[in-house]
Amino acid sequence: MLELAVLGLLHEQPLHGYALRKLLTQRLGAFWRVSFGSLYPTLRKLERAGFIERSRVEGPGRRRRQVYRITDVGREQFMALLEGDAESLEEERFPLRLAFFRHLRPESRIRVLERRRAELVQRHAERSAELERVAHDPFADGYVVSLMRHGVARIDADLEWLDGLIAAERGLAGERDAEHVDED
Amino acid sequence: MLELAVLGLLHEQPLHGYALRKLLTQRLGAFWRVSFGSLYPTLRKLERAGFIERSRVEGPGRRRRQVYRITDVGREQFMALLEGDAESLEEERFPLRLAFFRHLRPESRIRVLERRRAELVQRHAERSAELERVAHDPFADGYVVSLMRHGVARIDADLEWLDGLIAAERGLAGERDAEHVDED
DNA sequence: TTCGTCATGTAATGGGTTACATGATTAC
DNA sequence: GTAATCATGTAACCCATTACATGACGAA
Repeated sequence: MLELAVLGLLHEQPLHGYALRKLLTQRLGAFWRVSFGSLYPTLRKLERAGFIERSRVEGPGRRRRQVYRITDVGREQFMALLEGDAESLEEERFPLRLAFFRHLRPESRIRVLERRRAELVQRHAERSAELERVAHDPFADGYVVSLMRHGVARIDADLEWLDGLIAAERGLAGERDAEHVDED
Repeated sequence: MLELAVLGLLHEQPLHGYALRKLLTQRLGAFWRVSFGSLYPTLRKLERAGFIERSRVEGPGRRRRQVYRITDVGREQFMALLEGDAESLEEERFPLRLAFFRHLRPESRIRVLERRRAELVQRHAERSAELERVAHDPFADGYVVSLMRHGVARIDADLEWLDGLIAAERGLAGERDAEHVDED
């Protein structure tokens, strides 16, 4: 989780911890927030693992800032995490993946999107079936029904959004194919 | 989290672990799922704390089922957790609260809903400001923008839903007041 | 000079998960 | 008789959080 996020940002530029958290909150704040209590230990861990390097930089004025940059091994690890098949926690990890999607190869992108879509479709079926059952029960609790209905609606919205992403991605793929045809 | 969920279900009827998980998945499956690995230890913990009681029941045919029922102390604890002010993890805890909302006093309900609303409004402001910034940046990553836009849309939908709940709740309160007027 | 933000860190704890083990019961 | 589901449980781990401590810097 944090590992992917940190490697992803450092993949783009060297940063220190505080800035890392700020950027993360900006990009993913609606889905996820990180605390310093987990960020700093994670940076140490990644450094020990050789995925990132530290270089103390005393900026003019500012105090001891620990600036980290990603290593080659780190880049490999990042790509592996980004693609990572059949992972759990997909619910929380998916937005994170998307935030670094541009670093993924186009084929992988579609695969990740389709995998996520299948998950949502399945969950949608389960939840609507359950909702159907409960909604027709005259003794059912109104709050629970409302909660379930909202849950299904959220999955609907997620699916619609996903479909947009997939269509756009296929559009790009189509353009690339067209270019190849031109080259023939 | 789990503690509130378990006490909430046992508040309604005695249950064994396996059934507990099933019910929980039915009601909250779109927002949350529990594993047995956390459920069973939690039951033990609650038993030791005196919030629930175990009564081995060998149903005809079925094997050792550990049926639990809530105690009076447990009911008190449940109400305290359900109301719980200024708590963190509200993001995940809110759907859980709503699932047991009917057990809450009407005044508390409105307070909980309004508290949640204030949170969402604040987050919405933060996220849309950030989106605004990024959306006008020609160098911004399309995936990130899409992600942020979807994040804001989700908060919008949550707010709309919440407002419906609050309106309904005020409607109920209004009816109660009207009744009081009639009684005068 | 005091407040807000920048900046890093640790200790204790929370609240779960996965994987594994075991075994009974039911339906085909 | 065998597969699916019911049913309970443990051990090892994961990934974070909160609370706290420290301290520099810039702006009012």
